[in-house]
Amino acid sequence: MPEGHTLRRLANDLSAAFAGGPVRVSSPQGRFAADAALVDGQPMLGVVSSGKHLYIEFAGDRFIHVHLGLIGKFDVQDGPPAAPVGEVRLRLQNERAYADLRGATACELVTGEQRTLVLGRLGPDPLDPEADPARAWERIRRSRAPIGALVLDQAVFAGVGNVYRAEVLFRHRIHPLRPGRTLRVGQFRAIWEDLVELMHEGVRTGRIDTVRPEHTPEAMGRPPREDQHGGEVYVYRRTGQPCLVCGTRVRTQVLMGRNLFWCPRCQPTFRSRAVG
DNA sequence: AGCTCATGGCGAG
DNA sequence: TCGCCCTGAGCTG
Repeated sequence: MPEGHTLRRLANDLSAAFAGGPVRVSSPQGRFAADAALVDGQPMLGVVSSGKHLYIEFAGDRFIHVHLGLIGKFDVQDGPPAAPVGEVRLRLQNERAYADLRGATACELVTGEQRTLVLGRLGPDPLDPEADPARAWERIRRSRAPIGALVLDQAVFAGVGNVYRAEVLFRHRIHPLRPGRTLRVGQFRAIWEDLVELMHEGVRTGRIDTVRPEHTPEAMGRPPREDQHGGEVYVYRRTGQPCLVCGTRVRTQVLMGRNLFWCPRCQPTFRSRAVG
């Protein structure tokens, strides 16, 4: 779940439910209890996401910094709170709604200065209208690292996760192991613009759909798929299954501890393209 | 009951 | 590059 679009939706939902009024802040599980007490009952000023980070602002230069990591969840629900289920590290509640945080990598009370420090390490976020993609290009054009590693690097693109990485490289027919410096600027621009569009759609729909209408199983005259993980995707977690475009088996490889997925035919290597 | 895996990131070596 | 942290779901026995 948690790539940049998820955090942006969360910021919107939390803001709609709680911002502008006093909020009860607690830690049923206990780990955040001491910090929760410091903002409990205070007015929430706003909620902002940047990349995969979420900041809930209270008066007095206090921010709750949340990072969901791989497995974190933050559920926002209407109505009176139910008894906490499982390890609820943070609960927000007012008279209309409540929100439970579980499994997050980070849940901490920080100052605006600490927040600025974290945000300063992030690359441009495709969901940020003010973002400057040239910063990402400067990194990519001079790097020998695989483009697959660069796209996932939060200092290059903030908010892109493993699903968007696999899918955007497929959509632009770029092999994930190609060195960043072998990309042309036109390819980079196309990737950036595509991420902007895909991630905004993710914010609207709450899922990651990347398959173009002409490539849906129906349009291609194939049987409907049953191997989905929430959204319609080309290669993410489709190892060994036929590519939606050419039918070649999707490949996978672990790179820096994360699974890469690509179609060897639609995404030829730089070398084979240069030779062939 | 115990294992494995997951859309992430950190620090040690 | 590895191991570890966070939690829960979906297996296997």
